[in-house]
Order: sequence, then structure tokens, then C-alpha cells
Amino acid sequence: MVKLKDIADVVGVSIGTVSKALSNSHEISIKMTKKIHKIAREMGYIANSQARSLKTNKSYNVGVVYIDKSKAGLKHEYFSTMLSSIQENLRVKGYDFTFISNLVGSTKHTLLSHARYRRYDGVIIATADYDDPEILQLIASDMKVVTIDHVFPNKTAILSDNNIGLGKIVEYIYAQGHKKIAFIHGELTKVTKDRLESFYKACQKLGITIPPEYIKQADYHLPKESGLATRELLDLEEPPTCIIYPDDYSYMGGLTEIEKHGLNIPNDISVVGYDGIYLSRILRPTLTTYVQNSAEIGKQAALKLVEQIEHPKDFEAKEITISGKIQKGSTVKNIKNTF
Amino acid sequence: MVKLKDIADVVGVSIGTVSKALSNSHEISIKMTKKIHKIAREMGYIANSQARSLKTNKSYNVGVVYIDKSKAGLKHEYFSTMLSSIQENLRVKGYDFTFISNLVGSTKHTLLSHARYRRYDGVIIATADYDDPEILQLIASDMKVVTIDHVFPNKTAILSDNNIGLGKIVEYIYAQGHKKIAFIHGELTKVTKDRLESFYKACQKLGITIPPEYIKQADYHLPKESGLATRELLDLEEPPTCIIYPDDYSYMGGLTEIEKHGLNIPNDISVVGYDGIYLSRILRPTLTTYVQNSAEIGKQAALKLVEQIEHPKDFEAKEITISGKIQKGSTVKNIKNTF
DNA sequence: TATAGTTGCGCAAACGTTTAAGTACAAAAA
DNA sequence: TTTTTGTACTTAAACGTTTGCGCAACTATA
Repeated sequence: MVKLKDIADVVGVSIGTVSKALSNSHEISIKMTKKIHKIAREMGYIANSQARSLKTNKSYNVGVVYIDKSKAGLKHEYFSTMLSSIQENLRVKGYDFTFISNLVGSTKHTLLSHARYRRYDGVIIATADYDDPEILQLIASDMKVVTIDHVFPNKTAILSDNNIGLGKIVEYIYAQGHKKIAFIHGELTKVTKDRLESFYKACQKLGITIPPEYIKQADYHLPKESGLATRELLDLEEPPTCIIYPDDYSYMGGLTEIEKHGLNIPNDISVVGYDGIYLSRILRPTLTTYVQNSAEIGKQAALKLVEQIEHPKDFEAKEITISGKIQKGSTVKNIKNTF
Repeated sequence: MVKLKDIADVVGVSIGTVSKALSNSHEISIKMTKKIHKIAREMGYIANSQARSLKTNKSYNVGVVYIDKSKAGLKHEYFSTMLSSIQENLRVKGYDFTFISNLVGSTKHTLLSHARYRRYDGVIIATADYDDPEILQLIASDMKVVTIDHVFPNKTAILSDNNIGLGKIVEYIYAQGHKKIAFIHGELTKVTKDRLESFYKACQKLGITIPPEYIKQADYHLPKESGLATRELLDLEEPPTCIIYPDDYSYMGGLTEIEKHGLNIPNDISVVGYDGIYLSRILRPTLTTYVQNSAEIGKQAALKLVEQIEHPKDFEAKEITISGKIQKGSTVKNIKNTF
């Protein structure tokens, strides 16, 4: 591989001059700069990022922590689009990213030591168990970190609007005349608790009381469980007119059960999902659901991290909430004038 | 950050000794090795991969080319599980991976120059336009490459069994008594052509003739198109008893159309998908489909690349086909004894 | 005892950069 | 004229490793 020295020899100048010319330093004359650029191009010169980082102590590489307990890998569209967006926005700024994990090679690495070993300029924690000692170690270190959907003191966090999303859904449903609203929620994580709170707040604000049997739990992405919950709801003496599901996949479980009961969506019962995955748009009827702006979440995570890396002086921890919006499908019927 | 010199000073030996001790060189006494390891641990030493690579000319990093024309990013489960698997298997061998693209920072990079700039030990081409000049440049170079679902001369390729998958489907359907089999295929890529060939071969072998109007095109992952194709098939004078879809999502388009025609799956008509995404398992009836072993594909890609990197002498290009299998759902009815 | 071999460590170059400091020369200012 | 100020380079150290070679001190062999 051709290096600075080779170019220097050909042009007949020193290595330093070539280095400076290639980075367009004003110390070098325009003429010489052009000449060096030309010859470098002709010789097929490509810089060695390793040598460069060694000297500058900047790797232009960031780590992304993606530890998914549910073992779903990158399958969730929420995360996959987020990651694509992170990648794209980092790339524009000249950064590459690598997934980091707590195992590299034979020597046992923690997340932090992995990041240090590779000299990453910063880390984005996309998803993880936030109580994990390794995460806490990472957070406690001086490593520049941006977290997603979780707030640590003194760290920038990008948040989806779990605290208001369900409120918006309830308002929308209510505007369509629904008052008997059931909510099947996922396992009780922080995210779920936020959603529940948002749900209750909105109901209270609108003055509708939700009987406890309208609230069910069914773990995320498990249609079987949400199907079961759906059946229980439908078998109630006074079944709800609208069911909110933990996520779009879970809705599929409800769908089967609703059809089994001989009911039609949305004529006999309305439903709402959460996530807005591809599936929600190709179903018929199209699913009314709440879509997170995961691309924007990824973008902000990338930009805020880069900002922190490149202007450490100006850093102040921020919490940025990215709001989603209702994707109006055809699964919620307006029953306002129905008596 | 503590470096070799710091340890050397504390222990009272030279840098070289510390380096050798930490890599368990036999040049250093066991006693000293242990001592150095202990102190290094106490001091929180973490090696600098950049300096190491600079010296050894090995980065323990590989690039993954993932350029998706359809802009779906990582959303396709086929790819997302494949990538997870690549990551996991590389990691075990001590390698990290980074997505590579043709743009890094302000300076325009090609795929090859990006890989060279980062001094990647090798590259996996997961998906891309294989006619792209940048891909061809990469292939023409001395960069160690493993390709997925595409064969280049003298390069190892990991292939899904597009050349026999549809044959297996046809055989299975035929065994259930179906002879009027329609095939809606995706846009005419290499993969699609392989599938078509496999389809025709199997039909011929089984002695069933497929009228040309049973073969339709509907681009992958576009339920609208497959819905249209489905309608045309159902409106035929002699409609098929079984329809094979380009992929599981496309089936959803067909499903809507089939229901519109008042037909029941599988009693009135049988259907088969391709891919075996999560959705296929949660639908009711569960979809009969062909699942690629994408985890195995990713694993082999990772292992073969590492093999090539670590034992370049022994290298010989291989084509490894990973076979998938039929996921038997409930959308194909046995009509053998129906007259 | 003298010689050869082995063990355990130090020395220093090298990997490819960046960059502060130095230098030579020419043009502008005194 | 001399002095000052740029301009355009060169020099060389430094970043943190790895590793071949050298060398001293033992140990084994003759």
C-alpha cells in the first residue's frame, strides 16, 4: 500500500509536506498542494486510519450497544430503522460504527474495555438492560454516551414519546366516540409504565373511567397472550368498543380471536396497535396504530453524540423526546352517532 | 489511559518484556508473566488496538457491505438474522464488524478504499447490486471477500438454496394432491431466475404442465402487486388450487384478495409463502412457507472469511449452499382424495 | 575446566501518521 | 541599507505497540 513516504519520494518533498498538503493546510502553497493531490491520486494513496488515530487520538468510530434480551436481534423494525438511521447520519459526519458486546476474542472484555480497546470516540446505547453492571460501568466512565429510551444523569438521552403516545391514541379514539376503551399492555418495563401513566392521564382528562377488567397484560410480540387477553375482554358482560394492543404483532393475536367471535373490524369492534411496522400498512383493513419516528430517534442520537465528541466544551446533557404520530388506518370506527 | 510503559515502570522491566508477557510469550519466565499480568490488571491496562494493528497489519475488523436497493435497510428478517449471526460468529473469533459504504466523511470513498482506509482484514458482501462498479472493483482487488447469494470467480460464496427451494415446495404441494399450481414470482433477478428454474424443473419431473397464465410477476414485498396477480388467477376460467407467493409479505396481498372472493384458506384454495418471517407463524391459519436458514448462512460467511484471513495459504474458493426447509403451516390442504 | 546450549530479559527499530518547532529565503517595512 | 514579517518548506519527535536481535547469566555437556 502506498504511503506518505512514497508520495514524498516521487514529488521530491518531505513527508510532512505531503501530509499537510493532503489535509489542505495553508502552510503549503496552492501549487504544491495541487501537485501532491494529483500524484497521490495517481498513485492510489489511501490513508491509514490506524496510524492517524494513533497520533490524533481520534478514531472516527463509535460503538453501538445493542443487547436485546428478547433475542430478537435486529428484527424489530423499531430498532432496525433506528440503526439504519444512526449509521447514515454518522456516516455523513465521517464516522463508522461497530456493534459492541462484552466479548471480543478470547480475552474477556466488558463493554467499556471493548470500547476503549477500539478507542471509540463515543457510544450509543440503543437498547440494553440498564441495570446491567457493565452498562453502569460504561455510564460511570468518561466515555461519551448517548442513550436511547433511558435517562441517566448527566448523559444525553433520546426518548420516544411513551409518556404521551397513548394519550394521543386515547384522545383520537375518544373523538371517534369510544368510551369503553380496553388497553392490553406489555410486560411492566419502564416504557410500559410510561404508557400506562399516559393512558390513565388521558382518560382522566377526558372524564372517562376505565373499569379494571379493561386493563390486561400480554407480553410484547406474543400474539398468543394478547389473543387470550382479547378473548377475556370479548367475553365480558360489557365488552369494550375499542381495544388498544401493546404492539402491532400482538394485534394479530387479537385479530384471530375477534374473528373467532364472529366480529368484524371495525364495524363490531375497533382496534389500535403500536409501532407502525410494515405489516400494519399491508393488512386489510389497514391498522390504526401509533408510529414512533425511529429514524429521527436514530438521527438525533447520532448527531448529539457527534456534537459531544467534536465540541466537548459545549456539552450539556439533554433529554430529547421525539414524538410519534397516529397512523390512521381503518380499524377504528367512528361511533359517535351510533345509539 | 495506562500503557505498556506505565506497567514497565511499575514492574521495573522493559516495555518489550511487558508486551511479551501479556501475550504469554515463552521468552518470559512464568513468574514474571504472572506478575505482569497481575499488575496490568490492577492498573486497568487496556491494549490500544490501533497501535497494535499498525504494527501487526491486522485489524481484527471486517467490513460488511449491505447496500439494499429497496431501501428497506435492515428490516428484512432474512438479512437481520443473517447479520446477527455474522456478528456473533465473528465476535467469537475476535473480530468486530462495521458496515461499509461508499461515503465516509467529506472525502469520497469507494467501498474498496473505505475498507482499505480502515484496514479491514476482509469483507463480507451481504447484499448489493453485483454489477455496481464499486463492487467489481472490490472483487478485483486482493481484499479477502466472501459473498452471499452471488458467485464471483475465485471467491467463496455462501448461497441459499434458491436453486432447489421451489422444487421442494412443488413436491410438497404435489404430494398433497395439487396439480394446478400457480407461481407468482418476484422481479427477475438472479435469485428469481433460479427459483423459476427450480419450479419448472420440479414440475417437469412430476409430469405436471403449468399453463403460462399460472405464472405471474409481482415484485417482492409488494402485497398490492401480488394481490392483483392473485385476482387475475382467481378470475381464470380454471383457477389454480394452490398459489405460491414470492414472499410472506406478498402473501398478505393475496390473502385480502382471496377473502374478497369469498374463498377460505385452505379449504377453497391453498397458498404457500417464502421466507418464514415471524409473521408467518403468528397468522391464523399459520402460513406454509419455505424458510431460509439465514442464521447458518451468516455463520458460514463469518467462519469462511476468518478461515481465509487466518490461513491464506490454505485458501480455495468454495461455493457453499445452505438449504432451507418447508415450514409446514395450515395453508395447504391435502386434496388427494377429493374428487 | 572449558565449551555449548538455554533461559530471561533489554534494546531499538519499525508500523504510518501528525504537528510543533526550526530554517531558508524573499518581500515588505524601517 | 538593515530589520521585520511572511511564506513554504524540512526536521524530528511522538502516538503505543510488536518483535528480531543481542547479551548476560545460568545449566548441561564434553
